[in-house]
Amino acid sequence: MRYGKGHKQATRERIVEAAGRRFKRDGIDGSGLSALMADAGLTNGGFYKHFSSKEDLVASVLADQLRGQLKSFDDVPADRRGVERFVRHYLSPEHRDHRDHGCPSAALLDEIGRLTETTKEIYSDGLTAIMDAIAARLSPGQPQVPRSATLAAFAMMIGAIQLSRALVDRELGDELLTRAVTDVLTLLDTAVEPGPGSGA
Amino acid sequence: MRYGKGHKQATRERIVEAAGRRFKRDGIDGSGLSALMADAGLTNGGFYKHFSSKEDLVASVLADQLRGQLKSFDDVPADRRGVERFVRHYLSPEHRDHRDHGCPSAALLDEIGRLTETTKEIYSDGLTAIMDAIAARLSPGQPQVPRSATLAAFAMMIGAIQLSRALVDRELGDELLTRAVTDVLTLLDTAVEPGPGSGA
DNA sequence: TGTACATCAGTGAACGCGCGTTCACTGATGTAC
DNA sequence: TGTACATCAGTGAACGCGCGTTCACTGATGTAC
Repeated sequence: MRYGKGHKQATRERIVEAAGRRFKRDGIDGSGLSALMADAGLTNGGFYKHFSSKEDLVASVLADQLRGQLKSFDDVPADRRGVERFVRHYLSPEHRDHRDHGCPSAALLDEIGRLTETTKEIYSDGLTAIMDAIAARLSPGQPQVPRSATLAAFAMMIGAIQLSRALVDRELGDELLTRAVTDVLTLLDTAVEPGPGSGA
Repeated sequence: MRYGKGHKQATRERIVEAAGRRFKRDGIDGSGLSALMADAGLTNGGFYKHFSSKEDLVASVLADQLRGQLKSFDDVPADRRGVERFVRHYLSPEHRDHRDHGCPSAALLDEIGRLTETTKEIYSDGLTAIMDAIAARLSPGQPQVPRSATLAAFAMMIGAIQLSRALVDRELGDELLTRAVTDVLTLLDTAVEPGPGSGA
């Protein structure tokens, strides 16, 4: 072979990472394969040595992005404080302003909803793993916080980042992010220990 | 003139409505002008008699869609009950399953964040009007519910619909929608009348 | 140890296609006289 | 009232371009002997 044995795998990873950045910046439909191969320092023709189609790449990128997001919990305490750090970091102006290094769900979610069932399955699996990681950190014992509760909280986080990117009034966008931090943390805490208003 | 005087305006509205449906179904980048003119019963060449560019159409579509969403409050009581009806209708499986007749924000929000500042301004204005309509119905007197509060609630609604469209497990998607109804209504009620835990 | 060959990751031109946009043209109507 | 003309919404072919994909080729390396 022309290159050492780890070479092809390393190139593939380089393509997947470059594609992740470009997809999140310009959208999936908005990103051409030639441009994204150039980002990875390659020419367009080599693409099909690594992927069977663009949709195949999209699936690999989503899996990789969600794996990365899951791993970000390793840098943070494995308890409620870690979740709060994650939420505050997620709902920050820095995250809003750097979509190419940000959350794939915030950047791409409505496009993901239009992908094939097979690709959506890969997204679902990756997202579920993250929801479970959050739930485990919120309530170390049983009963586990239900997935619908962490999903609803994450829905607000995604929507808040997307809205803050679409609003031209940056001050209003900042206020929304601040408000969302409070609301998300309230909802997550309530989900762990239902308040007196609930039927618990 | 070849046609009566209201004709051109009527055709334009037909294009805007057809484009609204198609954008929400296939995305903005994913919708070709020829296809969307055919949806309106026209051929591609006539497009530039009505719009100066695709981006011009996008701006008109967003304004039209948000105007329509604002008008939907006319069909509903002008108080908290009306807001609750709106929330429950929004977070329904029917809305999730019919993106082409649904909320433009849920269908297009991450793409909107990538549009030009001019177009985002039109989106911002339309969205703000809807937020104000919700706030006015929640608290008929002063003090007004802050925009950040209605935006945060709407963020959850948007995120929940987008997530439920991306998840392959429909049961989990339904649970998320149900959970989101409760959470959104709780947050909105809390925003009107801050509970004893708040500094009010 | 030295030479001949097979491998295959990556190149870059080319494929057909649909994109956004332009343009010469059509033809039913309103207007002028 | 009847005829000649101007208007302009809509047609449909064409523009250059970039898309996703294919393919013949390159050339440095590992392997066979």
